[in-house]
Amino acid sequence: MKLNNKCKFEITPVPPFDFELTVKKPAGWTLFNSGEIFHDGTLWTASRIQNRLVGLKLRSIGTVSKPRIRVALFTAKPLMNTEKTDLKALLMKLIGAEQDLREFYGMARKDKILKHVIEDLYGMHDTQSSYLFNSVVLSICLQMARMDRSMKMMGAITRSFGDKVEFDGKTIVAEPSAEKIARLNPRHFAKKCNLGYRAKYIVEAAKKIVSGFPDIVQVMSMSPDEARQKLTELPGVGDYAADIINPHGGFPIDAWSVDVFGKLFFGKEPEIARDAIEAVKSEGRKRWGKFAWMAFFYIAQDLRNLSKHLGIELRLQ
DNA sequence: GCGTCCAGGTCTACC
DNA sequence: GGTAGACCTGGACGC
Repeated sequence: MKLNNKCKFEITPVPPFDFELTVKKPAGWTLFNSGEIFHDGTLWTASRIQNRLVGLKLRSIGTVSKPRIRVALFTAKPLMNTEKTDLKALLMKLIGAEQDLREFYGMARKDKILKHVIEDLYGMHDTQSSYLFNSVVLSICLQMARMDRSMKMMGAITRSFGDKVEFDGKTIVAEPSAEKIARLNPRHFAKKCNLGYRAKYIVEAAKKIVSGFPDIVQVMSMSPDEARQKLTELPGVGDYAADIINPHGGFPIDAWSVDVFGKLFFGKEPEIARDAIEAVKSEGRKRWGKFAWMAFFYIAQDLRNLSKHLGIELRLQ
């Protein structure tokens, strides 16, 4: 699909805002799409925003202390002025431009673990997925598989069922729509993308989303607990997956992160990882309260440096 | 090579 | 309500 209609605007995020750290996270987390391109300070990405396929070109024209981002937004059909205004407002939320880090940093400076990560990653904002279904697919693919296999499954789904978009001289494959996946036969889907039992969860979740499940904007407007509760109504989404999808942020402790946080909190990895998950989650919430997600997010992006700062070996993702 | 084990969880049938 | 056991697949490991 060619996205030939272009509109331009600027965003002024709340400082400090490090553009590169925010749109291209050190641990390899992308902004919206696994196929996005980052080159020479510019990001080209594509996604579904408010059920519309859009191409985006984002470029920093400011600094960490005085941030400004120039945005070019590409669509198949011309946008009305109200649509442009709505998309700009939503994009600001999605890239974390309105997020004020001062309170988190104030708490983190007094914490013996977090003081290191906020220094290493000063100005990194938390971003949100633009399309709920994409987060659901990710959270289900992460279950019961090592990271490399999860990435292979995600890649196969996007390659086989994603939508190719062309804009600004770039071609990017956007994640598949829930509508397309809802029509698939789970057995064929599983075989094509090596998904195993996860295929039926993804297809059933897609059906539920298509039939009127709240979209990402509606989930963002809910309270954190309400959002979490709602998300677990999706097939294949339990406590862990809901913590990953929840735009309010959870504390998604799994068989990998329980080792990392077990070592940070108690000085050693738990003997039986799955049995220690609840204890580690509880300790994280007790220490960091409403900032538990931000703490998780910063630590996950800075494991290599944190290992050096603290003189302990932390398992990388 | 071949067999076995188990992993960034969730669901369901039992009790 | 709580708790085993099943669920796909592929890489690591021992032989």
